[in-house]
Amino acid sequence: MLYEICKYCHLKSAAAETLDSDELKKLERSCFQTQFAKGDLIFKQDALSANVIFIREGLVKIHIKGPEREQIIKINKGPTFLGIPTTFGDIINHYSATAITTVDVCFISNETFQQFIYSNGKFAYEILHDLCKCQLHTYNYCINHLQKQGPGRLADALLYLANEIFNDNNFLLPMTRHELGDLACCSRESVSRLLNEFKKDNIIQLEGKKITILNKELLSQISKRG
Amino acid sequence: MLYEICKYCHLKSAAAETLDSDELKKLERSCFQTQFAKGDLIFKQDALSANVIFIREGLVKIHIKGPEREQIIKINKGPTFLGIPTTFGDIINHYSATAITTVDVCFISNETFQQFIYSNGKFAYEILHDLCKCQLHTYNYCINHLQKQGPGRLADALLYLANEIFNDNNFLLPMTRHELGDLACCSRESVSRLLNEFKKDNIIQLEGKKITILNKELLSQISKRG
DNA sequence: TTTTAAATGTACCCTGCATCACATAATTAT
DNA sequence: ATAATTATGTGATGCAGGGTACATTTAAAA
Repeated sequence: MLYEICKYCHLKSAAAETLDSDELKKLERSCFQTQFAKGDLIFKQDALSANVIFIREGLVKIHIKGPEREQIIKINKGPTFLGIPTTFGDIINHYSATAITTVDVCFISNETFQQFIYSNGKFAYEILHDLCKCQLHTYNYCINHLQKQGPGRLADALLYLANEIFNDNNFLLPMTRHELGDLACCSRESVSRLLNEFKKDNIIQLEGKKITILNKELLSQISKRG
Repeated sequence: MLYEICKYCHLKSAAAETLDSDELKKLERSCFQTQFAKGDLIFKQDALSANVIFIREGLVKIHIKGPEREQIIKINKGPTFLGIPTTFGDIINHYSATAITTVDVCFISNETFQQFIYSNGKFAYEILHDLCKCQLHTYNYCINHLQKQGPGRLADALLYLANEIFNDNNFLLPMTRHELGDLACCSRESVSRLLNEFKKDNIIQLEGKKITILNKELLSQISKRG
């Protein structure tokens, strides 16, 4: 690995920005960069949790196998950490992570990560802050999915993709209708029906996996009303 | 406030156990102990988030007002911290906390808490560990509620109360049927119907708010099957 | 290209459970 | 004690949306 590659990496997390030169050198020595192709499993639910992973670039879905079906809990977009809760919360992974685009990641040894928590308060605070925000996001996801019905949940999912993942009202859906159902918590058939209703009502433009949100105002209303 | 009251407090969190004498003195100076009665609102969703709170003793429900109804996300049982995600994740509270028994708490100033994170790696790690476990618990709650139907969700709620809150198969329900519905995510009427079905099948003994789990095995099966 | 497999769209049926409506019991206030 | 409020039980009704079934399109493999 190249010398001081971490130091000059432009995809550092807010936490890694707090590290000094010595710490960055240490990071380099216990960090391994690699890539995953679309569809590759990054880590698996029920397996022993291993490393902290930093997503440099790409999209990763976090999904859990429930009693009935697969559930997509969130989509992580690089640059961000991946799997901290499952790495430090238990020995066993409580969820899986799968690449939904080509993904560029760094594996970081737990020991090094933990040492930074111990020795660098700013680093710890950044990680803690991320975890808190993630927790709030999960509560929000939870409430939205539990209390809204089909149209509201799908509207949520579309707005989530447009606003937080692609930052564009026009995007190429990086998943199948089935997976969108896993995200919006409804069946593949309902996704089809609802998407076509949204299309008929000129809320979205739909062409296979190409989606354009035409009437965000109305979509937000559908999301709010449930 | 009494001198060195924190130092000799027997209800310290794992995190507070890592504090040295000086830090404990500092904690004392920025810590205020008080009580809440059953039903008292401790902090409110949409209000500015204020302090870190440590529950010394008692039960607190964490609840969110969703688009349709109130949702009880979890029950916090002292000794434990309360509201760290909402205090550090955003300026505004994303959920409310209400005492469901008499509750004895310590308010801790954010600044002091944050200083401990910065200066004491072990403290930071303990908090981080708690947050991770809390996150995993939430994912679990989420999946269970999204994919199971009525009987499974109610079975979950009863097992949760027995195993994690009261550590006893026999307990006095600290809430109304309506609130149990908010926890199990079903209507008041469904809670009534389901509880009485469980009673008829000799899975539980039911007498007003007094509940005894008679057949935990079967209840677990109902929970697993959904 | 041809073959196979996976993804998608639509129609229909069926069921879980929310909601309504009302009776009764238990609390709380006066 | 009496009234008023809130909590609880139970039947009847309606409907959202999951599941099934099948047609069709698209993508992957041979």
